[in-house]
Amino acid sequence: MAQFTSPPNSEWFKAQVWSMVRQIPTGKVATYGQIAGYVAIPVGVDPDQYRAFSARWVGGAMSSCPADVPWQRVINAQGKISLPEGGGRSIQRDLLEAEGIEFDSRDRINLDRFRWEGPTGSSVPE
DNA sequence: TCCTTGACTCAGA
DNA sequence: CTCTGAGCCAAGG
Repeated sequence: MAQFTSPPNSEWFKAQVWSMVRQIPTGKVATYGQIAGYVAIPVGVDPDQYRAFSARWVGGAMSSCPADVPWQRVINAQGKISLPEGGGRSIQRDLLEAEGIEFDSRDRINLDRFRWEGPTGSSVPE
């Protein structure tokens, strides 16, 4: 498996991610890659490399996010929870369902209905 | 100081 | 739908 990559300035990057995640409204979700696409690319990082690893950087940032960050609203590109069984997977699902988000029979969220469209003033993805 | 360990995504079979 | 490989670095014990 491909190992891992970390942003040059993880502290700053994490701050960007947390700031972005805090803007996700209740009842909406965003994917790691989506969040990564909204935050600024760190200086010195090639766009191609950023595309390949930014999603993991977001994941890494979420692994140690402040209590005021709605981490449960960040899921993977498949519309599913990335956490392992013992890592809070059921907790995340419970929190999301409490916000009105629905899971299908395959534990997947319909991103077509619940995806956050992005920060205020951003163009809507299609 | 060495070694382990990470909330991802996309494309192809 | 499920599974595999590629992408390739830093912090903590």
